[in-house]
Amino acid sequence: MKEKNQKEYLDNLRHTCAHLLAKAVKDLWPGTHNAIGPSIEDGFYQDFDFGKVKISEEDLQKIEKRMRQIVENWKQFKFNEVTVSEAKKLFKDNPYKLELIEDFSKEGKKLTTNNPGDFLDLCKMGHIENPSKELKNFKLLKIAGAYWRGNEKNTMLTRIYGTAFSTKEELDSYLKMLEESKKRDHRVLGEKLGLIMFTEYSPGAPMFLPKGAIIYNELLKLLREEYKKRGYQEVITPLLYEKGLWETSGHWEFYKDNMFSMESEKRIFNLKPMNCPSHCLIYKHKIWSYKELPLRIADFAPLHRNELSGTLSGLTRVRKFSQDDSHIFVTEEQLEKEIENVLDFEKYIYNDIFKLDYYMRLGTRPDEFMGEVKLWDKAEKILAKLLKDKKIKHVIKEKEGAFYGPKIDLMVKDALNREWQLATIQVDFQIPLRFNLTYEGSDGKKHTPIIIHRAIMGSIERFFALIIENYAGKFPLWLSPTQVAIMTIADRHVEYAKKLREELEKDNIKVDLDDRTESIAKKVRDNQAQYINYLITIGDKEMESNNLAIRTRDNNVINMNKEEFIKKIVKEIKERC
RNA sequence: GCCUCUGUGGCUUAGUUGGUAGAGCAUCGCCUUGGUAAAAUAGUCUAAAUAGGCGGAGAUCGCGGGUUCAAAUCCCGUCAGAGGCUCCA
Repeated sequence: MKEKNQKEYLDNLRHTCAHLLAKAVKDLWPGTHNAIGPSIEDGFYQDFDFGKVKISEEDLQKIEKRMRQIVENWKQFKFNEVTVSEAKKLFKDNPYKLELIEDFSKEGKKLTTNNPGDFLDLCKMGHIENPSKELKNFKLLKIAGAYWRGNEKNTMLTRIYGTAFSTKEELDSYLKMLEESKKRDHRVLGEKLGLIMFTEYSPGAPMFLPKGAIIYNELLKLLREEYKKRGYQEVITPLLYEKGLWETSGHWEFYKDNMFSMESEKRIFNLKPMNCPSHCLIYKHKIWSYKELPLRIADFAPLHRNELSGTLSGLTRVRKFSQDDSHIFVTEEQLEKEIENVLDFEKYIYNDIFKLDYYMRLGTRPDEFMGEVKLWDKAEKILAKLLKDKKIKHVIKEKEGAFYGPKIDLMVKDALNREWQLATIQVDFQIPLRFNLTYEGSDGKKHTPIIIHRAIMGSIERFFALIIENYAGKFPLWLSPTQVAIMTIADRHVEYAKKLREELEKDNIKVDLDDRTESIAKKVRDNQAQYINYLITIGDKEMESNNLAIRTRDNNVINMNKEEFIKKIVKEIKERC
């Protein structure tokens, strides 16, 4: 309960701060209109229409200074209920407030104003009692554009983000945390560790450098091992398909703008944005009996989606990526068991292997949907029941399912606290009909299978980004692109070091040899900056004995028999710890 | 796509009212070395040095136009990136 009060207080504090921001901006740039200014997780924002004035991040300091002056005289907010015509008169200059007044009155909501002394605003309750005393620890953070009411057809407003805390210590530690998070950003670490790069000639298409490719392939290896255990069959499919396929699948109608397109011999081809049509073609290739289902087809084919340029971001939002995609063809009776299998698979990857924090989102039937309501209800019930039985942290997003069926998405936060969808399970009643897929039941009649679209990591690229950030670049041994670095003390040790490298490589251990003519101190520093798991120093002592001086990532220097060490790390790699 | 901002050797960056683009790291050569990184506070010892010394190479200042005697700097266009919005794995 106390926690809840604390949160409510912070919300009020931040919301009050948004009012303060609005007043300061209107003072500095008269004629500016303020739109809405809510508190959000970790802070608040306030939207403005600056008219022709352009402001930049440099102006934030000026605004902050003004805010500190104003707040000195702010007292408890005076709350007033007003009629529609009174409200319209009060805010006659502000088109955004007028629109809100119009809408609120239509919805039958009461109209209220609030005023801490010198700034009247259309607002309901939710402010702190003594702004001049309590509202001290705030900071403006960034400027962004935002459409009025979130609709891209509306005016683009200027949004100023900020945050506020009840104590200076909390504010400082939050700002420090932001700084630290930036260092964990996969785009920063990806560059520092030599994992990935981008080129302006192919925006949104990451290149995995040798070390990045090692990790990428380890992820695929893990998945393939699991596929074998869990009855998946991998296929390899084309990237380019003629327009006719997209007309059948419905993509031509609904997804055309997102597909890269090209012409050859007067036929139009598109790079596939999804694998489902490919897999439907594979399914249609023969006649199926109910005894052969579920059929689990897996595919790592690269996908291309022509996303809007402004949405691209590192590895988390790209134009070219691969999913650990699978389409599972099931009978209605098999649906529940199969979804349970997929949830268990997700648990294995997210909880047991990678230990990521996540929650799930169940999206239910939207207003515009295809298929029978009865089947929808049944599928939704199954999904909800499984989430509940398995005690999986989840929220229900009403009407946010796909038009072809309900879905469960798995959400993870990145270093900058942004949420990303990784795994997804989507039940599909629609595509099987469009492709006229069937199987023969025990009754000798044709039935339509249900397709489960599912991806465990989601896109490998995005998953990669999130584990870089989650491990802060310090990959566990099995995933590490360099597991051991051998450092020589003097040139006379190089020969021995090379032999040791060969020995380790025989056991598939990933080794770097650092035989530069630099001091050992410098080599330690350089190799540690690459977060290598084990650093081995080779000098006279090692050449004379059969022991190794090993520095671990937590800065312990230990001495160990060579064979013993090899045995130990081979075991660690195999067990993925 | 829209709004705001950014773009200078491989990386991090300095560049004032327009007047010959500087540095650190990395890299290359030579010399000298070598036993466990750095930062912060206090202190001790040692040393050539605790990220050794000297020297070298490396930049069409994102790209294309324009203004000007003269453009990294001003103007226009364009591309890419960042933070958001919309959209989405």
